[in-house]
Amino acid sequence: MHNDNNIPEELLKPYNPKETEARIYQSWLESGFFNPDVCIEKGVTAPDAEPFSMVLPPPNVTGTLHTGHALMLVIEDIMTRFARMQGKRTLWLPGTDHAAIATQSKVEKIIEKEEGKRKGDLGREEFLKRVEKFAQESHDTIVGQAKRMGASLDWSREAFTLDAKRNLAVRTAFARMYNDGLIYRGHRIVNWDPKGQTVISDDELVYEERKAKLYTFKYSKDFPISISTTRPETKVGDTAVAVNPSDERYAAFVGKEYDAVFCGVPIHIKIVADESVEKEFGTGALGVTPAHSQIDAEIALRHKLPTVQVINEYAKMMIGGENLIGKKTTEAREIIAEWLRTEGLMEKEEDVSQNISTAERTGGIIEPLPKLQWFMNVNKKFKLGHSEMAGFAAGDEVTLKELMLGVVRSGQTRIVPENFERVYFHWIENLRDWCISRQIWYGHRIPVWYDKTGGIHLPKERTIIFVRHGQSAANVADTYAGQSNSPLTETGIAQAHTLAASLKGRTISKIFSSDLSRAQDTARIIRETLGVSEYSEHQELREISAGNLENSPRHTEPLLFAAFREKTGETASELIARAKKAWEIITNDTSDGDIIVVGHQSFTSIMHAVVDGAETEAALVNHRMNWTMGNATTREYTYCVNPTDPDLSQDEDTLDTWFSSGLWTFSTLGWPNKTPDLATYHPTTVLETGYDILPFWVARMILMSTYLTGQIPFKIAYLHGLVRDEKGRKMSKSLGNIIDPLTLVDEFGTDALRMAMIVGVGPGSDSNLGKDKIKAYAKFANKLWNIQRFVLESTAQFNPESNPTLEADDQTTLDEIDALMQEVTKEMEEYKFYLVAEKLYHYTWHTFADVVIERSKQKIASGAGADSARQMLVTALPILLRALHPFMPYITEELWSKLPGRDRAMLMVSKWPCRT
RNA sequence: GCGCGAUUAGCUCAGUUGGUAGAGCAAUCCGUUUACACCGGAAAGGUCGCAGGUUCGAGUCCUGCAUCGCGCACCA
Repeated sequence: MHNDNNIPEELLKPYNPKETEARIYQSWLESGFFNPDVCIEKGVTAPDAEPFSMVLPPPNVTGTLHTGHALMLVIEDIMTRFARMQGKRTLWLPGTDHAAIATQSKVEKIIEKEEGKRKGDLGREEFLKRVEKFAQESHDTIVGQAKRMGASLDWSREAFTLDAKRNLAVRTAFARMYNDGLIYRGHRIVNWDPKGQTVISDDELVYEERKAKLYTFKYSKDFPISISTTRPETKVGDTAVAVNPSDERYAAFVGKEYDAVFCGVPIHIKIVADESVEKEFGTGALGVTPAHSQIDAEIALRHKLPTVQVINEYAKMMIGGENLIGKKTTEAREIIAEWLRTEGLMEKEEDVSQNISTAERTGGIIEPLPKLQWFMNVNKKFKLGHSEMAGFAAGDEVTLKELMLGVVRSGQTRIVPENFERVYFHWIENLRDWCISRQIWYGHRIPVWYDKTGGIHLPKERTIIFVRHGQSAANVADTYAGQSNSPLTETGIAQAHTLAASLKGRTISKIFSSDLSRAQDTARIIRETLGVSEYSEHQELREISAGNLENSPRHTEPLLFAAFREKTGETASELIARAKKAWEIITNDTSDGDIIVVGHQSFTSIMHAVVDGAETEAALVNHRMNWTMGNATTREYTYCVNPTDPDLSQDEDTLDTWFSSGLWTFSTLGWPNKTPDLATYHPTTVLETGYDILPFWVARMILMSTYLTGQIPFKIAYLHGLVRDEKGRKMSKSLGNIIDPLTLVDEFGTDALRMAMIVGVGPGSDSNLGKDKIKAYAKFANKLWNIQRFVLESTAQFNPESNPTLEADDQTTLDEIDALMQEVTKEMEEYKFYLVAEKLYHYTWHTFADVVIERSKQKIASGAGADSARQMLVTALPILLRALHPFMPYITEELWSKLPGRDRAMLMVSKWPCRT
């Protein structure tokens, strides 16, 4: 085979990333190879290949991507492309996060700025419309940016933490946890943000150091003990004074009770002894305010003290005479201090600095308040329902905390770098019950309904079992013969019986059937075996199956849908619309228990596709393939029926955003339904995210997954660090040093940015991003470009199949590359991408280009050993392109497409090089 | 208070299980204009924070200290 004499014209110019990148990404999209199903269909991945799966940490829909996101996309794309090239069944699943409070407050600010309106002026419905519009726009921006980074995400599976399917997952999770007693409603001291008018979690607090006055005083003249506080206004709510049990100064008073009138408010104070009080602090005595301090509330609980709330949701006094009531806390503080002075009760006033809690999003000063909220109990024992985790068996009595600790301690989930495991343990061990309710509008509404007596109603979880009726070789033969209405063969009957037996023990309320006689036969057998009385056939269900009754080659895949549509003349969307109607009929059944639907293959798979939200023909075919490949005869669907009684009212609050993101590894794969994706890809292989959200997100995913699925969510949690500016400073608005990754892409190309972000940046460590570094790798891209140009020019007349004997030095080069590939493969598998990128860069430039190519120039010029050199060059170059592809996908794909004389399969699905 | 990390060339950082100290950028000198000036070659530059210890041998392991950064908790 002779190569073309002409070097592609574009190669004669310097590498132009701008022109190349959009075109290459489009060709990747068109290939469909981001979708593992397509890879299997097109034969680039074996159907039984080892899966590699990873979810994208969903970016918040609050705006645009920053450099941290860019780093995340780079690392994850490297992992994904490497796995795909290794032939694994590779899924990298994209999505975005609704980010409840962050998004809501952002939109509130915009509306206030542009229209001068508050969210209350618009009303819940209108306001949510605005937030959704904003979220949609942010989403589109984010997706566009991710694509420019070269991310090989499977867009066909994209998810959103607030879409309908994730809402099903949230409702199901909530209901299960409630039924296990892990979610409860109770009065607790919470972090109340008076500015945002919502509860926030400990993680959303920001501490600010401020100056404050520490007042030391007595409640009244005849009160025996002095106390200190920075917040005298709360003291009208005191119900006790606590001292350390070993404190001899106060031992005589413990147990005594006193009445006093404090700034006009009658108070009743009991002296109690509690270990938590430090003798050395202040006077060694603590005024206990159970309603407005976490610690005091705990003391009050231990000593059964009453709780008196004195401050309301607007941070104003709600108790006292006219001098106090309705006053802001800061005003009340001064009034009471003044009262103490005039009464001669004040003993000391000193300046101290103290950390006060403020709300991360609104900046409001947090007021600890007792509120009726929803909580998740992390310390309560429950019976584990299902477990595929080592060290935990179904039926074990465990707590959520034990699950979270256990799977990491045992190494089933590993954290990389390892030292972060200690941070993780530290956080879990100190974890308190998690307040999951928020008084904001944007988010998953708490799936709880109240009746007039205050009774609580939750969604009911139901299962629909789709049964593909008894299929056998004989049935297929019948179909061929055009006798699809023939009754069940003996094999089919036997299968129906087996199926029915496997369903025994479940509560089945009703069986639906499409009207194929065989389906009816199967339904009848199941009904008789299970003793279910109800059996329905609906017109709509029959219509769905009608088009496929006769003579269609329905056993041949994936032609089925084409055949179906020829028959009925329907578009995919019409088909889907009818299927949706059928689904509605099935799910509107309100009787208790699960439901069985029996149908032939087409019917069940169309229903399957509809339930999974397929909206296009491509998606239908995709589902069809899943169904076939999974070779399932039954498929279970879970859904939740919300209470429909009009007298019930739903809880006004929404869930903490981490509740839905905790479900992310499996809600994206179809949970609570038993989908093929869930079976194939969960637990996911790796979770890659920033170390800053290790406790909030990583820990909660482990909690949710171990409890709800009985599986770990991921085998490896790979943590990356912060991206700082070139001087090592944190990027921030106030410093004005925020770099938009896309301007860097415009200037230097995506590949250069990717290399700059990855080289030398190990897990868990922060990195500095400067233009010099990116520039260096832009040069490298050009170098690579010219290497190929040289190789093509000097081998234009060369026939590699002449297979010349290699001279010793050329053979050595190939051996070196071989050794390098083995080395980097091992390092890739150990997640040491930062080393691999550097090694490949260094070898390509400073050995291959500077030494090997220079040497081959002489050989080719002199003619002695020229063919040996050419043979070496045409062998070595494709290997380097493949090895560099995960790091620099665009330029390598482009160069690959210009290599002559090889099959034109895309580089992104070529095999990772191990040997020359 | 508890915990984590860092300290290596002028700057930014690598350095796998201990075996003669590495890269990029910057700075110096020389070369090259048909693969590439987004180039090549050469040389220069380090008591690896400090003090001990283990070892035949320590940037690497152990102990202590110092400085810087970060996280968590407390803050009556």
